[in-house]
Amino acid sequence: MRPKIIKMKIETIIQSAVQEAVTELYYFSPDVTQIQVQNTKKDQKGDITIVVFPFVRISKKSPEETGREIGNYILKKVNSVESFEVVKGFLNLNIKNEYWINGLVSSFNESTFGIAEHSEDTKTVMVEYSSPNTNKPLHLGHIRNNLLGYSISEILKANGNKVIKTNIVNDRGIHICKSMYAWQQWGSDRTPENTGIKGDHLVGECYVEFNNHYKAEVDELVKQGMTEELAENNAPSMLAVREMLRKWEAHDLETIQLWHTMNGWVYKGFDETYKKLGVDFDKIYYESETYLVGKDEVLRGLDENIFFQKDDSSVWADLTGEGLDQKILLRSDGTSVYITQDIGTAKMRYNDFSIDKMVYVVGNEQNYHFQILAVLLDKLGFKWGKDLYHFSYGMVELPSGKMKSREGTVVDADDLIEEMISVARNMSAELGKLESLSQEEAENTFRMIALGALKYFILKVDPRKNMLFNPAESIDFNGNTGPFIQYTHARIKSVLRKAAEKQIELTIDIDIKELSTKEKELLKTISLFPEVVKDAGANYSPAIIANFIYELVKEYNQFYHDHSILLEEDAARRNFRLVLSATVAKIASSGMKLLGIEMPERM
RNA sequence: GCCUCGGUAGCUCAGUUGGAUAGAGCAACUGCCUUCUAAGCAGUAGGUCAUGGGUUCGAAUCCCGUCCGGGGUACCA
Repeated sequence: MRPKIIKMKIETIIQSAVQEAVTELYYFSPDVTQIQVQNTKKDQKGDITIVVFPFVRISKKSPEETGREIGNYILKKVNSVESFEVVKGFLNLNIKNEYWINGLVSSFNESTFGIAEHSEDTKTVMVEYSSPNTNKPLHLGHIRNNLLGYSISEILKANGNKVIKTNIVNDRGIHICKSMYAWQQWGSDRTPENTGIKGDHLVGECYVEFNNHYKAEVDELVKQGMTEELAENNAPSMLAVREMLRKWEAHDLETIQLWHTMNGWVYKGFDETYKKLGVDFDKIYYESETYLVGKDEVLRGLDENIFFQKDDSSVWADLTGEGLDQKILLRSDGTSVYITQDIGTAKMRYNDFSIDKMVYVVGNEQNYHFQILAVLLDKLGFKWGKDLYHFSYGMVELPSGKMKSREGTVVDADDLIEEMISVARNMSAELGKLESLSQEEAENTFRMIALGALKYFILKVDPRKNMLFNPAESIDFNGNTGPFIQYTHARIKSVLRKAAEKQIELTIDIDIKELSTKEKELLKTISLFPEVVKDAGANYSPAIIANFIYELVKEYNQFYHDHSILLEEDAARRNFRLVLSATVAKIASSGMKLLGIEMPERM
C-alpha cells in the first residue's frame, strides 16, 4: 500500500511564504485575502504570479523593489521556485520543471485524479431533475434540464457526495385530462402500436388536438357575443375536461383506467428518450402519489398554527415576516395547488432517505416558487428545507424566440437527437472516416459524436444564463465543440495503439530536464484539473468543466502539431510525451464523463 | 408598479476573491497533409465590455443612476 501523500499545492505553499516574507521584511502580517497568488498570464514569462500592489503600502517602497525583496525571500524559502522576475507590480515566479513533471506522474498514476472518493463524512445529496408533464413529449428545454441535472449529479459525486437522482413526474391534473379527452373524442382506437407513433408523441398529438378544438369553440362563442373569459370557461370541451378531472379525483374506474393506459404510453416513450440521452434516476416520484401527502402536511401546519385559514376556508401561509407575501396552499374548495405537491414530495423523500441536501434543477422562472418552498419546508420542520438549493437555469431560446408548445415552435427531443446522428453520419462519410469499422461500431460512434455535440453545446454555457439554440448552426463539429474534444481523444488513442503495436511501454520514470513551452503549458493545465472539479461542484457549473477540457485539448492539439511523439528518437522524451498524451486523454475523458459525454476510441 | 436576472467582436459564448495589452469558436480572408487521424495547426481582420457617474494604485468585474431585454409578481403548473 502506498502511503497517503499529502501533496500541498504550490499556490498554498507560496501563499504562506509570501505572508512570512511580508511579516519578516516589513513587520506587518498581511491578511490572507490580500495575498493574491495566481497563474501567470500566458503571454508573460513565469508560472505563478504574486500581485505586489497590496504590500506597497506596508513596505513603503516602490512596487518593483517590494517585488524583488519578496521574490528573493521566496526564492530562498521555497525549493520549487527556480527564479523570479518583477514586471511592473507583478512578481512572476518560475517553478522548476521537476515540480510540473512530478505533477504529471501523480496524475498519470492516480486512477481517480481529481475525482474525490466517498469518505466518513460523505453527505447525501438528492438531485431532482427532468420533472416532465405527461401530456407531451420532451423538448429542447427538457434536454437542457436533463443534461444539467445528470451532469451536476456526476460533479457532486466527484466532489465526494453520495447522490440520489430523482424525478418528480407530473402525472395528474387538468392538462393530462385534455389529452385523455381528445383521445376519447377524436379517435379512441389509436394506440402506439397500431399507429406506429411513439407513446409520448401520440399523447402529445392528442393534447394539441384538444387545444385546436378548444380554441375553435372559444372563437365561436366569442363570435356569438360572449366575453373571452366567459367563453374560455364555458367552452364545451373545457367543461368536459373539468368533469373528467373531477371524476379522476373521485377515483372513477373508467377514467383511472384510461389515465393509466395513456400515462403508460408516455412513460415508455420517456424511457426511450432518457436512454438515448443517457440519463437515469435512482428514484421516481409521481405527483399523483404525493399531492395528497402534501395536503395532509398543509393541514398539519394549519393544526399547528403554522398556517392560517381565511373565511372562505382557503389555507394560507403568512410569509410577510420573511419579506415575502401571503401564499395560498389550499384552495377554498380544499383542492391543492402546485406548491402543495412539492411539500408532499419533500415529505416522502424525507421519509424515504436520509438527505443532507436537496437540489432542485428547475428553470429560473420558478425562482420565487423555490424561495417560498424553502421557507415553507423550514416552517414544517424539514432540516434541509431552509437551505435547499434551487439550481436555477436559464431558458433555451430559438432564433424565432421562445419555444411555445401550443404554437408548435418547440424543438422535439427525439427529432433533434435523430437529426444530430444523421449529421454525424454524413459528416463522417464526407471525411472518409470510420470506413474500417463495422456498421454497428460506426453507428455507435455516430451516436457518441452526435450526443457529444449536443451535450457539449448545451453544457458549455453558464447554466444560469439564457442560451440561444440555432438548429441550423448549433450542430457544429469544429472549434469549441464536443466532437473536437472527442477527436483529440481519438487521436491520442491512435498514437497509444501504435505505441503498443511497436511494443513501446510507458513508464513513470520521467527522465528529462528540459520542457518545451507547449509541454510545460500542458503540464500546468493538467495540474489544474482537481481544482476545476471542486470549482464546478462549488458553483454547480458543468460549464467550468467544459471550458477547462476545451482549453486542455486545444493546448494538446498545438503540442501534437509541433512535436513528434512516436518518431522522437530520444526514448526518455518519447516516453514522456506518451505519458503526457495518455494523461491528457484520461483527464479529458474523466471530465467529459462528468458531462455525460462518451469518448470514442477512433473517429 | 414592485421583485429578480441579464447586456462583452457581425453571430454564439469565456473572462477566477477587482490586476498586466479584454479571450475563444463560428462566419470572412490567407497559408500548412509524401510525415503519429487536416473533425487539426498557424496567420489576417474584427471591441466606446449597453450608458453616465462613483469607490482606488488599478474596474468588464464592486456601488448608485439611466436605457434596453428576459423572468416573476395567480384559488395556473
